Amino acid sequence: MAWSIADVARMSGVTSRTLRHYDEIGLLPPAWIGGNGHRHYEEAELLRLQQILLMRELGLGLREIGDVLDNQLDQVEALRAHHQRLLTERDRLDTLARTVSRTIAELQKEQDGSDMTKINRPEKLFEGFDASRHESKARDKWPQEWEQSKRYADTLTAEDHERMQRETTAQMVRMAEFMAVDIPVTDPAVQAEVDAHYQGICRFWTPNAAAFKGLGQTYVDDQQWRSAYDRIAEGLAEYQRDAMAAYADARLS
Amino acid sequence: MAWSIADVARMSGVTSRTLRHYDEIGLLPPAWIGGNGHRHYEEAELLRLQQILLMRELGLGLREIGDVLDNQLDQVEALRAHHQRLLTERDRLDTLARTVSRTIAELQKEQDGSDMTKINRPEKLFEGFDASRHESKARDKWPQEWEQSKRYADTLTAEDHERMQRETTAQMVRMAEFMAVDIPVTDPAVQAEVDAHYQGICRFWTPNAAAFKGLGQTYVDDQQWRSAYDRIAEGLAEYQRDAMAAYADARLS
DNA sequence: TTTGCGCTTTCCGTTACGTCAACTCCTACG
DNA sequence: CGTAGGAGTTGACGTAACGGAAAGCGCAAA
Repeated sequence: MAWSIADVARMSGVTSRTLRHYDEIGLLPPAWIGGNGHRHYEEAELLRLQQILLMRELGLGLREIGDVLDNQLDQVEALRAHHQRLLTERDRLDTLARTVSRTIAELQKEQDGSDMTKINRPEKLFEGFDASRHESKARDKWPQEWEQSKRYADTLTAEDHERMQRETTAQMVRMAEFMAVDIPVTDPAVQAEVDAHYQGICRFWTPNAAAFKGLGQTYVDDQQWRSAYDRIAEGLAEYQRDAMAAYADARLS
Repeated sequence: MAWSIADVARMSGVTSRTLRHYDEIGLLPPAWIGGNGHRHYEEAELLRLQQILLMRELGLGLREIGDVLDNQLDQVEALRAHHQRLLTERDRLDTLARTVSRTIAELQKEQDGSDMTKINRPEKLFEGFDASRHESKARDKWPQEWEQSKRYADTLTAEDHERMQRETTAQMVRMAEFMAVDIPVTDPAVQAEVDAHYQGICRFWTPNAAAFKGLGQTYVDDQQWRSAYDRIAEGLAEYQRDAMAAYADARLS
């Protein structure tokens, strides 16, 4: 029982060109070649092709697949190494995406060349931003908590999500308005905003004074948060942090 | 003031070969070419090169960079589109890494061909696995909570992290031992294990009965958790879920 | 004069094939 | 028996962004 190259192509889903390529690089030579030069494959070749396609789908290079198949290298070892490469590359793209995101924000800041404190309206502010917020190293450390947030988030609709994002943005804009007219962070109106913020956080976590201050500092230190605040208005992250610290001192300790 | 190709290479950090390439594809022609064929660059070219390198670092293709620079296309628009591509590719790699991870687990299950319930010892069980636990879509939804876990995680050393992973694994192995000898999930010894698990979770979150059951179900439904449990012993995820449900009924409601 | 540096052009190699182009072989049809 | 068509073949070029090697030219010091 032998099959032609077109048969194999149909059965496996790859093109005949690909099979010829695999022959050319020595990855999958046909069982035998007819007098007219036609390639013929048998079951052994089909099995080998199956292995090849499996590893190919996992993203391994053809060279590496050949090594594993021919030199009897440990497949698990190869996959593990490959897995590591995938993670590295994923993290690289993750970082890159955040850098791009930040660059976009900076370009937009440049564009409107006013030197007074400027408050950006939230129309398109979070487009292409929401998915780039997190770092991959830390997100692997607390699966349980992450699971919980995932489970909670899964109960939300897209509209819910969008609405909450708008709420957050609106809160940031109100703070920016206070800051623009130099209202001190201890002003009751500002503290009322912080209180709303605190209540929002309490939906899934109740920080004490130190923790709440730490969270405020995060808004300044963390590139992603800072970028979000800076897009609303320059210096807003620090203003928010100071307001939160004042709140923590007055109401949480 | 003009500079030779080597001057520009030194100043910019790229190779002269690269500059020649950029000339060849029309991305950065030199200001003028001397009688001996030598390329000479002036300040305008340096500025253009600066732009090119900026966008190149962000991962844009040379073609696209040329389009932006020559046709005055909107840089922000180009970056936004690029950003989207980056996220898509990142997610693809993320998914791929998880698939590879699962495949490794399955290959290892195949390798030891015993048909009785087998408990895998945790020596190398989590190598190359810990960074592939999470899905990117959901992780973008709850920045605050994620921030908190990040802040907590950042206070941990690598040893802390490893120790906690070992603890988790040890807990899973103990559950597997109960399961292997068919101890019912309502057995006090099993429930004691679940209680330890519950206490661990309470370090950052206090689930009620329904939430705790839901978490148990997650261990079964979620590919990543399930894979981790299945690597210890087949069916362990379900056993754990049932034990948690029993615990929730008995102690949390 | 020779050596050597700096520069040039040209070409091959990298991945995993897609896409022609030109050619051969075999079968069916008129 | 000629020919159209289908299935197969090899060969070559293209992809992105250069790296590296080979071979040659102009100029200056030793």
